[in-house]
Amino acid sequence: MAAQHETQRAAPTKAPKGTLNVARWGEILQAAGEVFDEKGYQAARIEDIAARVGILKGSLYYYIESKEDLLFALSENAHATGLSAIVEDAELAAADAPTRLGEFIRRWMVVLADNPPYATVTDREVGALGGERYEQVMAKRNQLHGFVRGLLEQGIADGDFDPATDPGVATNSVFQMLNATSGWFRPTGRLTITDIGEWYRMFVLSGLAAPSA
Amino acid sequence: MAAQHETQRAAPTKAPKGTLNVARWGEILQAAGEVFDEKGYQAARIEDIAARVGILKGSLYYYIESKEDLLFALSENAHATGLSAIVEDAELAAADAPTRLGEFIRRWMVVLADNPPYATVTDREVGALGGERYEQVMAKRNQLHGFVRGLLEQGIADGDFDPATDPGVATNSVFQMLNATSGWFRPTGRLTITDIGEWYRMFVLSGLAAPSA
Amino acid sequence: MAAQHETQRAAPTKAPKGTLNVARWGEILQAAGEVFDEKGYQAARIEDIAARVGILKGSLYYYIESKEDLLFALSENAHATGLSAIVEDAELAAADAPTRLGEFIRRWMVVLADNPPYATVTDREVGALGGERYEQVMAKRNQLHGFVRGLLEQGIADGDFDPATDPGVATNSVFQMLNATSGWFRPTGRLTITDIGEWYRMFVLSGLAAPSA
Amino acid sequence: MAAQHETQRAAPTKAPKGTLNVARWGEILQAAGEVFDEKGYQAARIEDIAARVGILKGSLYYYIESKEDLLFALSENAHATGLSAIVEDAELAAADAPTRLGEFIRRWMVVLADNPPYATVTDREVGALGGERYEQVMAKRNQLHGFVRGLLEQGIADGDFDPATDPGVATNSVFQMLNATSGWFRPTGRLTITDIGEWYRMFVLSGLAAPSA
DNA sequence: TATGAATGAGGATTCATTCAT
DNA sequence: CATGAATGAATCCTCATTCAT
Repeated sequence: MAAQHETQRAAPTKAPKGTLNVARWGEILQAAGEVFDEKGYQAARIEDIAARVGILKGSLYYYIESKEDLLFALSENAHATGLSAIVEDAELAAADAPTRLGEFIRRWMVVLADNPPYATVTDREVGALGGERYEQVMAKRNQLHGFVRGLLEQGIADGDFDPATDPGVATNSVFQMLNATSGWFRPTGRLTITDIGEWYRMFVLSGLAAPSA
Repeated sequence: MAAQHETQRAAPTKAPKGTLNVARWGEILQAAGEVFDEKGYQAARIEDIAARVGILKGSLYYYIESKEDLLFALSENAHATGLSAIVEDAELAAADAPTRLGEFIRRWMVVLADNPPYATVTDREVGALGGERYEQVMAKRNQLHGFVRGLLEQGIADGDFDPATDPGVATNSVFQMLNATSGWFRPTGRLTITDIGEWYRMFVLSGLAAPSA
Repeated sequence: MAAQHETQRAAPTKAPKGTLNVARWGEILQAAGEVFDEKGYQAARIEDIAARVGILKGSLYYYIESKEDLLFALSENAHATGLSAIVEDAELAAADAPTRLGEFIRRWMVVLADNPPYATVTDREVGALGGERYEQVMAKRNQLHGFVRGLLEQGIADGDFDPATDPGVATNSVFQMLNATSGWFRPTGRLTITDIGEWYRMFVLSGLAAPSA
Repeated sequence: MAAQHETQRAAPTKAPKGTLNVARWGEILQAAGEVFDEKGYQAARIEDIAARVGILKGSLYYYIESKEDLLFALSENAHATGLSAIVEDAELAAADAPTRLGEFIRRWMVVLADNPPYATVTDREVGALGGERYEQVMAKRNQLHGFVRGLLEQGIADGDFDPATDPGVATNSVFQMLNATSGWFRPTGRLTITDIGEWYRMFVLSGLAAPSA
């Protein structure tokens, strides 16, 4: 049960060119995430990102080869972190679907909290990635979705979840709902991300529960 | 009881300039909606939209003053249609919160079905609208959210919904989930929009239901 | 001496196409003159002119073949009127240079008053006319300048004007000063165009006067 | 007495963006001035200006934010230089109006000679500047006009100038006449700018002189 | 005559990207 | 590593002009 919730910040996407100022690379990704989140990928200007880091736009090209690199690196990072949310220890893996789904929701919210620009950016802008990279990112995304979908199917099979549930629809709905949080959440409010996650867990589990006996 | 579900297509945003070819204006909005939906507002090119209508990009400016006009008109239209989903007859208005919310969900899905590019575009790209227009659109959006939030508060007060529910969080979640449908729904699948709407209704109502005795 | 000051509005430039609504053609030139005056030829839009006449821009092309036609017609009209200011009766033609120049200044101011948009537009924007038309307009302009220059040369030869005067420089200066009036004159002020013209006459004649005995 | 006539080229309008190639900025202003002068502000194409500098049109935007910036910078520069013509030493400031006006005319011609595109462009195209900038430039222009107008009023009060003179009209006339010089002056002619300036001085002073005793 | 609608050739502006220093 | 400067392709928007009705 004692799952380790602390999502250790995944190793930053490998440094692009020669000797790399790793810290700088981190700052850049951070900045890119913020700007993409605020303005959307297309509307974000390389210049904005550079400015937020405190360098000139030309200098950014020491670290990247194209704007898309930033989006891709961000996605990779985010998914790497995200996938850590589906790692289960033996005990959890043996539990029933509602328990496992509930636990996943808890962990996912931690991922979101640690990775502010994640969902919004990555999920919304994947389309901007070129062919191969698009596939690569979608593959990871499908791993995540597949995990949840599997839980749903298990739950339905076990009689824990309403058999009227379409696993695909439900998977999409859950991710959409959870990920959208960063779109409106303000840390200054009354509720913490954890509170909200707890509510999501209740809501989803009640919503899916078999109509009862 | 027989609420009229058919969302009558709201009067299209009035043609901007002098005497206008109304039909053409409709085609243009349709095209704009599609292109914005596919590529996102920023990445969409005026030329794409014009081409889809079968005219040249310059000609589009006979109907609009700027690209933003299209996004705005689309939002206005969509919200006009959307607001028709919150009109209730006396009987419905007198019903309990779960009934009213369930009915709203049903109607909202009809709106979504009738208005393909709605949610995605309008909800995702509002930020691209300039000051005043942004406010105008947000005001309508807030009306919608306010309606749902009101239902949630009523339901909580009446003991129909789980008191642990935060109305704001739940409102966002419901809209997010419903609206996201157009992002992944394919009419060729096994389920119809109506089927999905029905499931949403069940899911949301069960999810919100008071823990009960 | 009894020169006829009333500049009869010169016969409007010949009607372009078939049967012509002469009155309309007049309105159009009037409107064009105003708009060109206010915004400059390049910045003036055909649409602005049409709007001022109360028709649509497309309709203007029933009367013209190109925007330049308007500038040209305006110039021709203005110069036709302008040339009437150099017609002298026998008595005046026999007078001395100061008298004749003074009289010209008086008449020119009447031309300006009757022909508001004249000087500014025509003089400032001739360059926008294409080759042949440019020559045509410049020819008329040179007639006018030549007349004044002739007076100056006569005055110098007769010992009435300061021999240090360069006739070319002085001619330019006089026209520039007089024509610029429409750029700042406001009919609501204390002085009338006639008052100003009278001052110009004094100023120019004193300025040119031979250093005296 | 020994007023320094050499108008020291006023510090060029500060380079807009960050660290800039100041020399390049000078070339650009020079080019802009020429092109605006030749074609007029509206008709001038950014491309023309860039080409004259030897760079591509896009590159110009490294130095400016909009075409208007060029007109504005030009106006500011010109007026800064222009205002240097109204600085008087103690001796001059104590002299009578005709002396001071004469001296101003001399200096103004030097300004014109040093600043080819000045009067024409700035004076003719101010209208193209947007609100705030328009005001700013007009304020400087009014300073200049105010200085001359003050001299005229002083001269009239002292009995040096014809009391029939309207200071406003005369101020306009003088500036118009002087500034128009660059419109027709060709350095290849018989007269130098200084010669012409000298004639202007005589002409204006004689023209304004009190009708004598 | 007038109009609504469309055309298409510009022209201004933006911005990712390159590169010599 | 970083910068200043330049590039050039894209894209929005403008507007004189055309033309069928």
